[in-house]
Amino acid sequence: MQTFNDDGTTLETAARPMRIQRAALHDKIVERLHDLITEGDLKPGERINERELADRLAVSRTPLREALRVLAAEKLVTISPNYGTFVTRMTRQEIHDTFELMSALERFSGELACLRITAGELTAIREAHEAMLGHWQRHDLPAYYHANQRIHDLINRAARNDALRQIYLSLNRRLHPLRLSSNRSEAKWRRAVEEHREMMAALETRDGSALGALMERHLLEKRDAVLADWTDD
Amino acid sequence: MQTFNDDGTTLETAARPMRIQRAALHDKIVERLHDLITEGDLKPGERINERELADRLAVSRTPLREALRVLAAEKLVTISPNYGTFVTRMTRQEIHDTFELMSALERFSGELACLRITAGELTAIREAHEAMLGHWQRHDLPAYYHANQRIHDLINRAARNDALRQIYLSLNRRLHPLRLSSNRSEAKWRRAVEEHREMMAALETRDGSALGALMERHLLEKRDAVLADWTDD
DNA sequence: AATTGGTTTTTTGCATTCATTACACAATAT
DNA sequence: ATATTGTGTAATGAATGCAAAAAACCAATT
Repeated sequence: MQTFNDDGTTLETAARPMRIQRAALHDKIVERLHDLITEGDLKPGERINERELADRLAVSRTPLREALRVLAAEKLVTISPNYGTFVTRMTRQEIHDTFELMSALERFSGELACLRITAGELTAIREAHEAMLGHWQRHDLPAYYHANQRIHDLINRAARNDALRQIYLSLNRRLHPLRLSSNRSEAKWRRAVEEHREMMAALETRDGSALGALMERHLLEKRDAVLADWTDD
Repeated sequence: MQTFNDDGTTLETAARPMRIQRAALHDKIVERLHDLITEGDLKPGERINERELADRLAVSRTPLREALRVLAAEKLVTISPNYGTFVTRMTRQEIHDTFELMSALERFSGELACLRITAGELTAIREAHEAMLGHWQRHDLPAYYHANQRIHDLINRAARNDALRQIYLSLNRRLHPLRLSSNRSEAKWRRAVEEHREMMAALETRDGSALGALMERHLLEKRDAVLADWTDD
C-alpha cells in the first residue's frame, strides 16, 4: 500500500534508491475513479465514455485509459475491446465467490492478529468496539457501519501481512457498493453485535482459531444476507 | 481467467449481450510480458525502457504503457513516476507475506475442493499425483515441479470459486520466479512427497479440514525453504 | 582526486491525430 | 411488414508529436 503525504508525494519503499516522487496524473485518476465508483457516483453497469469522462476530469484520454486499465485489473470496471468500458456489475455467482473468499481472508486476519497484535492495537480495537455498541444502542446505522468497518480494518492491520492487506482492501472496494443490503432486520443486527462480542473475547485471549472461525462465519452470514436481498440479474 | 480460442477471440461471460471480441493489442502485450517476466527473460530489478521494449514488441508506446499499468496493478512491475519501470524485486518481507497469504488460499482451496470436487476431477488429480511420484522416483525435478504445480492447480479449480482462482493465479505469477530455490535436499523432497500422499488421502475421504491444514503447512514449509536460500537484500 | 555546476541527451508523461470498429437509422427488397 | 443492406456517426484503439523531467556527460574548481 502506498501512503500518500498531503502534498501529493509518496515515499517509494520497494526501489533500491529511496526516491521522492510526485504522484503521476494517471495514479491520481485511479484514486479519483476509485472514489467515484465506491461512492456510487458511477453506478454498476453504467457505461463509461472515455471522451466525456476525460473532459469531466480535465485530462486527455491517454492517462484516463491507463487508469481504466488499472481499474479493470482490479475488476472495478469491465472492458470489452472495441465496445466499451463499464462499471463492473457483479453477477450473483461473483458476489457469492467474492464474499466466500473474503471469509477466508477474514479468518486468516483473525488468526494472524492473535499472534501479532500489540497492546496498543488491542486498545484501539476495544475502543472501536465500544463505540460500535453505542451506535447500535442509538440505532445509528451509518455510524455503526463505519465503526464495524474500522474494527475489521484494524484487525486486518494487526495481522501484519501486507500482501493480505492489499487483497483485503481490493476486495473491500469491490464489495463496498453491496454493503448496504444487510442488517435490515433487528434480529440479524442483534446477532451481528453478539458475534462481535464473541470476537472481542477471542481477541482478548489471543485465541486465534476461535477468532478466525468467528470472523469466517460472520462473513458467510453477511454473504447470505446480501444474496438474500439480491433480486437483479 | 479468460479462455482464448485459437483464433485469438474470447467469449465474454460477464457482459449482458454475449459478444465475440478480438483480444485487444494491449491485452496481448500483458500476456506477452507475463511470459517474459515469469520465464525470466525480464529479470527482477531490471529496468524496462519503454521505447526499447515497444520496438522489440513492434508496437507503439501507448498500448505498452497501458499494459505496464496493468502489470503494476498485479505487482509484477514497479513504476516510479518520472523515473522508470522495473521488474518487481520482492523484499524478504514481501516474500514472507506473500507465501503466508498463499498458505491461507491453499488451505481454503483444499477445504472447498473437498466439498465440491467431482469424481472426474478427483481422477485427474489422482493421475497427476501418480505421475508426480514417477518423476520423483526418476529424480526428474523439472517434471516433478510441473506435476506438482498441476496438482495444486487442479485442487484450486475443484474449489469452484473464481475469485479465489484469480487471486491464486496472480500470486502464483508473482512467486513463480522463486520456485526453484526449494527442494534442494533429498530429505526435504522426500518429505514433500510424503505430504502429498497425505493430501491425496485427505482428498479421497473428502476431509476438508485435514486437507486444508496439510496444504497450509506445505506452503509454510515452502516459504521457509525459499527464505532460507534467500541471500539478497 | 573529488566535487560542483551546467549543458546535452535520453526517457518518461501527456495531448493530439489518425485509423478502425461498431452502432443507429434509413432505404430497399422480399 | 419484416428482414437486410448500406451509409453516416460516434466510439474506441493505437501511433505520433511535443513538453517536461531526469540522467549522463563534461568541464571547471577546490
